[in-house]
Amino acid sequence: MTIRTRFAPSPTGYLHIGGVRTALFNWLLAKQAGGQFILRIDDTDSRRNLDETLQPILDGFNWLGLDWDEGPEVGGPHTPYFQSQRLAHYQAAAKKLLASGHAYRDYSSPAEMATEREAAEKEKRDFVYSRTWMAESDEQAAEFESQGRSFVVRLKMPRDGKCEFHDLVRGDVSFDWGREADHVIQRGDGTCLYHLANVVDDHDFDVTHVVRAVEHLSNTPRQIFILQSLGYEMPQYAHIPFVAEPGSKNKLSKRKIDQYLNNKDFKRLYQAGAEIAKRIGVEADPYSFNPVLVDFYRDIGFLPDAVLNYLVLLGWSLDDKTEDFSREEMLEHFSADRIVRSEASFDCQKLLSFQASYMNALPLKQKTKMCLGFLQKANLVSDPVECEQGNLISRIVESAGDRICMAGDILKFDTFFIADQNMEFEEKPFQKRMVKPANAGFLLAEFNKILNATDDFDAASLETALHGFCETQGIVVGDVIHALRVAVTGKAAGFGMFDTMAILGRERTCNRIQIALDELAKRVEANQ
RNA sequence: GGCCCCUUCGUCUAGUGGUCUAGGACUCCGGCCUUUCACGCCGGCAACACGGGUUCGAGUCCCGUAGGGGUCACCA
Repeated sequence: MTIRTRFAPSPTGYLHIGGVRTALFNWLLAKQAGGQFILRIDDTDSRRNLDETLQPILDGFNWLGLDWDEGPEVGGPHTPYFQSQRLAHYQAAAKKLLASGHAYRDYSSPAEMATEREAAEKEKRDFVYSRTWMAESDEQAAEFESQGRSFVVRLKMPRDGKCEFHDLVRGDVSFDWGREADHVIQRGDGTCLYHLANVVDDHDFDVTHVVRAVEHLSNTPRQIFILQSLGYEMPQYAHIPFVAEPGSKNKLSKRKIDQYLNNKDFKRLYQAGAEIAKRIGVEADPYSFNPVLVDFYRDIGFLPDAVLNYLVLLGWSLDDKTEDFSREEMLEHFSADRIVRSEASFDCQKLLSFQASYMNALPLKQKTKMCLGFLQKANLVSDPVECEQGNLISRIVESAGDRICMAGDILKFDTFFIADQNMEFEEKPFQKRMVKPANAGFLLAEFNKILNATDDFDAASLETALHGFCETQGIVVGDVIHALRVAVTGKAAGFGMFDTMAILGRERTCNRIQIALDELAKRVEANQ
């Protein structure tokens, strides 16, 4: 039997990181067995524009490389894969359930239901409908209708015995039938509800394994009742724990961003992302752009494999030490029986650390290509890029090394792409390294003369030159190199100073030092 | 509140009665390296929720308590 799994997102406009984890487990389970992973769109309740709300989700899956065998864009033998287009199937199922006596027309009014519900609550017992307005025959129905009532279709749930099933993650599970409410499966207007649609679709699509978050565990009995009443075969269930908030066990929710922003690590990641977003023209509103959403990672230059590697370990492990999983390794080793039962909180730091190590392992050429995209979006480099500038970027990326954790970090090295006269000096380092040391100006001016005259302008020659200079002046490298960095880059931190100067070239390096000296003179004058 | 679920370092986890003075990873804290920043290297802190059993022996089994969570729609 081939394994068929599905992920069924509602088109909400964004792809949630917890959802992706569920999708990943589904994908892994199907793909490792040579089965199919299906994307089904749960849009029965959707009133919004589908293009707008679905596309970001599809984009997210595409970016992550979680390909689906059947669903939107690719079609498949069970098309359509949109619930909004499958109403006829659900209605046929509801009709069948009605005919077999597993469902009934209910003529109660919302107010009457509410009264019963409140009574149950007061007596601290489960709410089970009295079935006072249940119509099982056309005569009864006519009678209720003559009273001006209208009906919905409800499930006629068993009132005794137990619903038992095996769950791949939770083991043997059992619920009392008697506690299950008679849920509505079809509205008065003929439209159908989620549980019915879900069961019918899973059956129609030949889904063999239903892998979903635990919050659906308590919905399972009613779905089993539907499927058994319809004569369907029961799928394998696997209810996986949800992804919890950073630092708590609450379910991760996109609505509580304000609260997460109080979390130190979450905030730091968000701010790093927002910094990049701002420069490439991406809206950084925390409600639509934050570490709970997959877009966030794509937009700031994460590697999909790093995200996936982090997510696969959120609630699953292979053994006591293996942490690095390529896609192939995940496919080889993943198994439902090693899924953890307790919820796992989302940890930005760990995700970041996977990103750092994946980025570090990325070949220079690919890393450069990723970075180039960000430089172009920030309008620092033309698109298409000129060949010479391409080489320059490659050198910068190489020298920056692991200082570029996400591709958007390249923007920290924007100094190379800014015209000398437009360069800005960070205030604090300028004070500390240029203004405060009495001899900084003198040393820089002297060293600038040497830079102007030196034969070669590669990193090694520059290093020799500086060491020679320090010896002549009777100082150590540390006495001048900080001022040099501030003068040449405007910043306190960066990669190797000799690489920096070599990449910039003689003309620009000397020019910048002169600009810094002029600036210094201005300040000194102003202070006197 | 009813029902269901969960509970090992701050976080993700290993652990299926003795090999657990509880292992790994991230974070954190020292130190080394160093022109800054980062990396890297070395070292360190840090956990079996609690109480009863069962057993020669319990993180591991049973019961209870506490805490946390999910769910109770004509949402999905």
